[in-house]
Amino acid sequence: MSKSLPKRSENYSEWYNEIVKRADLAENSAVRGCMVIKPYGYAIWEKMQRALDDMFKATGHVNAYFPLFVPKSFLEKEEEHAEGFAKECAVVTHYRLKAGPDGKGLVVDPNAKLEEELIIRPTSETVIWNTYKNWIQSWRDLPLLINQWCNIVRWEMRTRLFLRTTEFLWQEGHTAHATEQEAVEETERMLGVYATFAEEWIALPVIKGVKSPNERFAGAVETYCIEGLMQDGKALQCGTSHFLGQNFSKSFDVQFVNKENQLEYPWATSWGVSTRLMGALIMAHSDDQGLVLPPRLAPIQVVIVPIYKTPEDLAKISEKANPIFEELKAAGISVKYDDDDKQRSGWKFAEYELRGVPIRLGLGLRDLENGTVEIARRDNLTKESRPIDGVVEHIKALLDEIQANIYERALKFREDNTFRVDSWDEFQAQIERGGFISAHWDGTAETEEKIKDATKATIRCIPLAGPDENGKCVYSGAPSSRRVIFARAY
RNA sequence: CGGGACGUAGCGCAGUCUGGUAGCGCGUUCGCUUGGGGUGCGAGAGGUCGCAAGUUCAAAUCUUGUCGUCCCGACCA
Repeated sequence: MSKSLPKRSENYSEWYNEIVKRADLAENSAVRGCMVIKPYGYAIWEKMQRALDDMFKATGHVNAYFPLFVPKSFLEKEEEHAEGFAKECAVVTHYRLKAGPDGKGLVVDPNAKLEEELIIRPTSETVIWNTYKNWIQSWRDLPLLINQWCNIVRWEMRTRLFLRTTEFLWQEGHTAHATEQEAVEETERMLGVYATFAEEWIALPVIKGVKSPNERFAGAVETYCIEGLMQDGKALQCGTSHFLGQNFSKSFDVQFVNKENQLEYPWATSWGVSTRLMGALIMAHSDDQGLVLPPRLAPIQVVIVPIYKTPEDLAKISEKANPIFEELKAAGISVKYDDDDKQRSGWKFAEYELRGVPIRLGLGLRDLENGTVEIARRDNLTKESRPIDGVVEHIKALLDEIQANIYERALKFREDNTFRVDSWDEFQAQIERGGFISAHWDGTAETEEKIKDATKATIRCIPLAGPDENGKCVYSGAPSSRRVIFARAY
């Protein structure tokens, strides 16, 4: 394994893959398109899960779990939904194997064919709404606010660690409401939760918006999304929140009696974020030295590395390091004291940088004499010596500063790479250089399709915040009242 | 399913055109050395060259077949 990473600016894909691999986040498994998330990567995912779960609970949701298998007949019930997912489903057709004809290996037992095929869930609207039929009778049962954490399978042609794998981990919220307005509010509320999570935890600024009809979730009336800009100028959809109208309640014949004693179909939402957020995290902040983690998601926030020659020196350093370690721990900071003798300190410096640890404390004999400690920041790679006294308070503040700093840096990057474009020539030139393009669109699927064919750019979203502004479609010249965000996307 | 590559040590690769002793880097093992940014030196272990058949005195190398993997496109959180 070579010692230096590929340069981010030279080969972004290779750089990304190397970081995933070298920072020990994940690897490809023997199973096609599937990923092994390694302990360090999973620790980050767990932190994301916990933060999100707290936010879901705070907005009144509870967790539950529904089956992995979806009977084919369920999937068929909502027509658009069925059509949208049909092409990427893994299907279970048998329930038994038997010894091969030559006595070796195993073959599928043809006598064990299932009467009805089972689909491995690509998403759970259908199983869940089939269940909700039994749970919803009266207006008193609403709203129903449920989330599940699970794995799902979508048989994609082309996979990429964290960004697109055949099996992935996610959460999916599925809610039912008595009124349309309440459901729309829920859809927007959860989009807001995602945006807050992206910005305050991942330190990634995102644009909130709605999808064009072309990009809408199969079976949704409206799809809201958050879109982030990665360092190579490509967009990444980081989360979606769907207003499902009454499509699923009607398809699954779920009705409730309202306060006026009349039967009504409830209004639905669903929303999800996945391990793709790990990809967003990596691509948003990391550099040629490796991963850069926002402190709030770092499994190790501070690492203490002793610098010494002899075991006696190490003992002396440990005497100073241990109280700092304990004090940091007591302050609720995740800290590691790496006195492992198997690696040299220089090696450790590089290793913890590769793994994105936000703060490194170096402690050597020189520091013991001076009563100081060396503090190295991962976000800007600066180092300074400080007195040991008061270092814990300083680190607490510094963690917040780093969190804020990488957000600001990502925000500046996005602002520097968002372009208002008003002509087709300019559009074609700019798309090659990457970034978000804010341009007028005539609102037709036809134009959207032509732009995609010509430039590979898609409409990432119609920003919620975007002001009304009269203009002409950048492609067709037809009138438009709103700018939308175009980009090439992952 | 269309287009293009590749299967040689744990990992990454050279060698194949022009057949002739199985190589390199990283990792790993041992010893010394070094220690405020991936130390340096030395020694060692590790491969029926994807599989099968053929040509040949001789095949990693040529021929045919076969299996597998990856990349680009369509699909997509």
